[in-house]
Amino acid sequence: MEPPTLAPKSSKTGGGAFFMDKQQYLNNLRHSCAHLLAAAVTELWPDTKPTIGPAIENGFYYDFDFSQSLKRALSEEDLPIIEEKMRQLLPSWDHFEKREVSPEEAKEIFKDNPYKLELIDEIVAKNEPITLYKAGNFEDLCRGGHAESPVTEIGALKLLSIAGAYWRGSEKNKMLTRIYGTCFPTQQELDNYLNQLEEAKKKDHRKIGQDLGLFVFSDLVGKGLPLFTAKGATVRRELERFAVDEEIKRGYQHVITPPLAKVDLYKVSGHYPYYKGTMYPPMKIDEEELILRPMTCPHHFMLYKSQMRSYKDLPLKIAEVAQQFRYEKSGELSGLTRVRVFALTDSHIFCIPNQAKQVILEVLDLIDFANSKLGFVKGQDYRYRLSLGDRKEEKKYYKDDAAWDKAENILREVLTEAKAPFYEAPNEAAFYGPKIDVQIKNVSGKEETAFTVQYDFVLPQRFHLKYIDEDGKEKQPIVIHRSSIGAIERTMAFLIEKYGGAFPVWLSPVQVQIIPIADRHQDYGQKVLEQLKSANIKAEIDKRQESMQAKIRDAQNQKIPYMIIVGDREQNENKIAVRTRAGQDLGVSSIEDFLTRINSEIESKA
RNA sequence: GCCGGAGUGGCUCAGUGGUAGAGCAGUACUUUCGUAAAGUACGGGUCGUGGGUUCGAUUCCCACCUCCGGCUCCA
Repeated sequence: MEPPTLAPKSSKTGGGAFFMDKQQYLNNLRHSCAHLLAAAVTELWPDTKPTIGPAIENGFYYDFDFSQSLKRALSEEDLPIIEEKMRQLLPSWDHFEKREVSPEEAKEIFKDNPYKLELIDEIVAKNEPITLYKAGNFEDLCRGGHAESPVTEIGALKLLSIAGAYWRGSEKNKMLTRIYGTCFPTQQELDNYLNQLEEAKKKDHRKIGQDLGLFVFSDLVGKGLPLFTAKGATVRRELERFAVDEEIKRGYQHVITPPLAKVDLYKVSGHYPYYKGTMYPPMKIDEEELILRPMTCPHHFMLYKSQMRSYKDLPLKIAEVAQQFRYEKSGELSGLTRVRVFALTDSHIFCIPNQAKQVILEVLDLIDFANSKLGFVKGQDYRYRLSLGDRKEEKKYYKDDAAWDKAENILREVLTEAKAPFYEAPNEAAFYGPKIDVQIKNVSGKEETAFTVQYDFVLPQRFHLKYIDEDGKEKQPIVIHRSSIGAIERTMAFLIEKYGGAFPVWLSPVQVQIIPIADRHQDYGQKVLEQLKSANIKAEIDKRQESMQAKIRDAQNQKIPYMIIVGDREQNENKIAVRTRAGQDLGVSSIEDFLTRINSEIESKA
């Protein structure tokens, strides 16, 4: 897909020719299209209240209140009708006309639209001018940013879907009807984009997970609770082994703590009030109240406290592949990306405050190393987000402005020093401190937090964590919460989509499929199988009464990296014929040579 | 949780107010094959669950469950 290399020159600004960047050009085009959508909708159903309609990454949306105009819900079947209306109106949209009005005029114009009135009040409060833009017969409250000439520039448009969305994004507000759409300068570009969406669907981890038999869900077990098959569990186990082995190499102490605990533990930690909504309710047993743990921090703190710690012991890195339980709202669940039980490669690093920077640098190095082994490319597949607190949100964040400033600066410095590309996100921190999030893009370009590094100056206080310093006095450590490869389930989802199910050999649940050509080759195939298995290769043999071609096809569809074909020739020479899932015929070799090849591939995690 | 859409054999899907069909997969037999689908036959579904309307419901109505697209939230 090739967007226009240069945006058209402005001909009406009078300021001479200027060039916009491509994205800005598309944004203007799409924002214009959002106006067009609102025009079409209000023409079809006059009492509809338009609210806001911005351009977004790959298109635009507009939120409407249909409660006064449509006596039914808007449905997908209405989209072609609206689209048709948009196309009818477009020819009369040769330019946008801007005018500035007084608050009184604006309120008069939009007197029937409470949403616009609310926006007007906000603009007035900010002391900004109130501008209206008109194209065709439709005038809307808008701060600008349109195509010069919609009719000549919008070459192709499409409405994509309908969704609910809360007014101003707050679930306390009324739910509006959102219509998503996109537009491009040419039909070709629109078609390419739609194709891209189709391709992304094929790589969806939920589809591939089913096709390759990696995991399933069961209504009876419950939603958000994936069941991993032997194959899926194999992928998972390899990921866990990788994380644990690497962490142990880097000086982490791997521990095991129970997945449930007394509610009191979370009351002491202070998690309870913040996370109550996402915790499973307490189980009463005898005189105790237990909950399934939504996080591991306090368990690790108890291990820390189980003995006296010296400054010489710090930094102390306690790690665990820890199963955690969170009662996510049902509508938020999605495949392996959002589940209700997950295993986090979790760790808590107890350190002296002045060690924090070094500790975090080392954590970032671990994350970069792990990502490179998993195949995630920095800047392409993932980027860093510095998630900050908001001093004004006193309910959301622990109150200690000076500590927040200090912590945020440390994280910012570390990211700068590590030359890690990052952006800052206000109001995304944990309640106990700011954090660095590793944001990974999934196959449809949607970003999710994959791993995090959090700076915590609150919980050590709550738990009275101590160490004995050089001077013999008790002091308080700080804690760095971090995850190396995140929640195994979510990371698996990213990997499935990244590789489209064709995992690198080390992660493949079946690395080699042995294909005997005829029944008489099965014994020899079995011998080869046993040899591979005893060398720890994950191999299977296809003994079905199918043609070799059919077996190859099935192995190929299962994305098995290597197929070993054995027939008369191989049997007589005690060799194997190797084929890759890329369709490459590697010819005949000895089993030993093949083992050397595959083992080095597994070893290097290539 | 909220708004909208959907749920038919293991999978992909067709279909109807008169108790269901195809392809793939499975099983059996025939075939024994040289790098992406051999042939024949057979078995398999209380049409998501529970109510209701009806002489009769998979089909119409209601509730619930699950999934999908969003919103909110998040590892």
